[in-house]
Amino acid sequence: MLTAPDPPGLPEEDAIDGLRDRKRAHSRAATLDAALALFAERGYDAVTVADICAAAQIAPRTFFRYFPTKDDLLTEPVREMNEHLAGLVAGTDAGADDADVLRAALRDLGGYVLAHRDRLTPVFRAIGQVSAVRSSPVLMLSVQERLLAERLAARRGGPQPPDWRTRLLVARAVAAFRIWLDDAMGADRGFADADHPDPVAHLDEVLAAI
Amino acid sequence: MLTAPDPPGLPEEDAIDGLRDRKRAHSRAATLDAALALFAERGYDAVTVADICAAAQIAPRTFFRYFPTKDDLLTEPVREMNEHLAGLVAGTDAGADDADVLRAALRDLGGYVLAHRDRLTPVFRAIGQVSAVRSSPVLMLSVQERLLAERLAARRGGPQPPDWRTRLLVARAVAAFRIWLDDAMGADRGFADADHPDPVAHLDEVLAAI
DNA sequence: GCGAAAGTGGCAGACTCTGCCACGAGGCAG
DNA sequence: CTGCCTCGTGGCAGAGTCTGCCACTTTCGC
Repeated sequence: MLTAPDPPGLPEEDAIDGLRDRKRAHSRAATLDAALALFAERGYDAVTVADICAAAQIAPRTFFRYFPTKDDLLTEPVREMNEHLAGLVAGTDAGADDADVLRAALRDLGGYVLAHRDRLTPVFRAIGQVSAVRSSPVLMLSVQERLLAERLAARRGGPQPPDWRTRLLVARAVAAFRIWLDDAMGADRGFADADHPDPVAHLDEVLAAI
Repeated sequence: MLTAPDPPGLPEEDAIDGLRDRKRAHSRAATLDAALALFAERGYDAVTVADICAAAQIAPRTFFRYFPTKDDLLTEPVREMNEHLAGLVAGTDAGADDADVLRAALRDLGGYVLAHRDRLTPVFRAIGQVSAVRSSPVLMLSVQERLLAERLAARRGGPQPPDWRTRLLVARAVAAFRIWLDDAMGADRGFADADHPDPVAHLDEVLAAI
């Protein structure tokens, strides 16, 4: 009600979008950050949407405009990761071998995960706490497989939808990446598994088996 | 309230378990069947727990004693399938090669799926309708991978938990099976894909690529 | 048969999610 | 600068899932 006492977070980042859009994006990001912080602190199920709204200073009704479901708070970072991967594959030339393209892309994705570990770790940890079956964004990688196969086939002018050999190759590559991800971020242990002190070397090792 | 007018479904199947257990099992199975029938008819989201309870003649409170969540109605048949698979692997001798064991087990599992298609088809169809991310029992195969790898390693006295090579082999095998499953039961098409008129031959083809 | 144990149903309540409407602030002519 | 006009927001009511609690009935072990 007062005439905007102190807006310290949004000075004039980029005047490209309107003020309204920037406010919205800022509020949305703040909500996600607040939620992830609460999840890391108390666990996914122990945090209600009302709690998140209180921390982010928005109304529950507004929350569900930003995120269709509470689960989307967890899937969002994973989805960002998937999009990063899809972008890596799409940018390659048509002549390259599928397996090589996948290997390189997944190796890069490993770097992405390590770079964003602060953001991803609480997510994967929360996923482990959730009742196991319902909403498994990690496995959502498998959903991503179809898109990945399509990009891969399109890249070299292959058939659409992709034949099963292409899809199988993608599934095998993603499976390898998932194996590494389990070792690196899975369950209770954070990074730096005892058997594999160097995550990057371990990723190379796993991907070489494709 | 009347003194049990007509119990046509439970004559005296096997006196091995108590009457109570049989009643319970019968009621539970009837609830699951009623639910799957309703899902096939109207779609997963359009059917409420109250609807299922009315069809199965139980109270909503009782429903949640049988099935912790509504989603479990879908995961149950998939879980049965997973257990069948685990049993197939556990029964092999220690000398056999891991890849051969997996190939044979998954080939057998394909027969299981085809034999139970009446039960599984509405399930997979319903899964496709559910909002894509939340609760994906098909992908639950991936959760099964860890158990499968443990059985496989235990079978030949390997390390526990299994090393990443064993887990990768399992993941690749399951991925191949999933590719076939998508072709066979995926999305809207039932069995008998246009490109692969014979499901069994297609399964052999995919599994040979392991 | 009889007490103990277990299954069942009803009730109230928490939580997620949605449709609806009113309010106010940013955007866009004129 | 002024007046709309769109759009984001919040409040409210309601459906649907899921849980804790208690009373009632049925079954089991002695």
